[in-house]
Amino acid sequence: MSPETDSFLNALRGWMRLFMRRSMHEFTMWMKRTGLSMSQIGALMRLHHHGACPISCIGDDLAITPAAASQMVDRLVGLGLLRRDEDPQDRRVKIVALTPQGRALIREGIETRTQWLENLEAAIPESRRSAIAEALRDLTQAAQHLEDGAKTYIEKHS
Amino acid sequence: MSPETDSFLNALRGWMRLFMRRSMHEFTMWMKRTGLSMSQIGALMRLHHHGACPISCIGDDLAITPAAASQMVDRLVGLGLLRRDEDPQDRRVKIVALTPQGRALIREGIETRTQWLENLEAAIPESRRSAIAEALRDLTQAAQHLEDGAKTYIEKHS
DNA sequence: TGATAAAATTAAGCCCGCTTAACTAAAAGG
DNA sequence: CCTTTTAGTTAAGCGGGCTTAATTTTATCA
Repeated sequence: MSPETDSFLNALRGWMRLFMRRSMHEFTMWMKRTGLSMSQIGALMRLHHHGACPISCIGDDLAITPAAASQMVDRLVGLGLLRRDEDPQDRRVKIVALTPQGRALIREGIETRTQWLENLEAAIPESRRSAIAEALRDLTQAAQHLEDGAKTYIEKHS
Repeated sequence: MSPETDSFLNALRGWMRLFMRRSMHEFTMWMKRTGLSMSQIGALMRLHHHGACPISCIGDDLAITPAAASQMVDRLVGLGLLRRDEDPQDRRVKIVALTPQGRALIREGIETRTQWLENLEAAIPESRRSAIAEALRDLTQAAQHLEDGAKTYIEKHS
C-alpha cells in the first residue's frame, strides 16, 4: 500500500469519524422528537431513496418477518406517513408509498441532521472552498458509480 | 448567497446524502447483529468519544431519565461492555467506562460501517487522490475547530 | 377445476426501554 | 447536628417491536 493510498484512506476515515460522531447525536435527538423507531426510520428512508414497494420488500430490507413489516407499516399508515394501496396487477400485494407528510418528515430529518454543516463553510478559507467542493463532487460521483454498479448486480441476480 | 457558497454547500450536502443513504443500511444490520438498542449504542459512542463519565451524564446526553440511564448501564455492565466504579471523591457517583470488549465492539462497528469506503479509492483517478485527501483534511480540521469551540462553551456554562 | 404457493394480516406472547414514584446513601450547608 | 440536596437504584406499569403460528385472500399451474 503506497503512502498516497494511506494518506487518502486516512483522510477519508478521519472525516467519516468526525462526521459520525457529530451526526449520531443529532440523529438520536431527531428520533426522540419524531418518536420514530429505528425500523420505522429505516422503512421511511428506503421508500424515500428507492421509491414505493410491496410490504414484503420492506421486510426483506430490514431483515424482519413479514408479520413485523405488516405491523410496522400499519402503525406508519396510522401516523399518516405511509399509504398502503392494493396492486391492481396482483391483488395480494399492497404497495407502500410515502405520503406527502412522510416525505416532508424525512426531508426535515436530513435537513436537521446536516444543519451544522452550514457553519463549516465559514470555517473554511474562501480560497479553498472551490477546491474542496470539487473534491467532494468527485467523491460523490465515484461513490454513486459504485452504488449503481452494485445495484445492477443485485437486480441481475434477484 | 454567492454562487461559490451554493456550490460548496451543495457539494457537501450531496456527499452527506449519499453517505447517509449508504451507511443507514449497514448501521441497521450492525445493530441487529450486535443486538444493541439505539440508546445503548449512543451511550457506548459517547464513552468512546468523550471518555468515562458518571451515570447522570449518560442520561443527560441521551435525554432520558436517571432511572432509565441506570437501568441501561446495568444491562451493558451485564453484557460485559461497561464498568461501573464508585468515584472515590464522591461515593454517590458511579463512573462508567468502556471495558476492552466494549471498546472493541464500537471500533468494529465503525470499521464495518465504513468498509465500503475502501472501494472508493479505486474509483478515484490516482491523479486526484492527493487533492481530495487534502480537501478532506481541511474539512476535518475545520469541523474539529468548530466542535472544540462549542465544547469549550458548554464546559464554561455547565 | 382443484391443489399448491405466495402476500399479507391477525393473535398471542415475550423482552426491552422508557416513565413516574418511592427509596437509599452520601454530601453540603445552615 | 440536622435539614436539604444530589446521585443512583428499585419497583410497577405501559407501549413498542419482534417472533411464531394460524388465517385469509389471491394467484399459479398441472
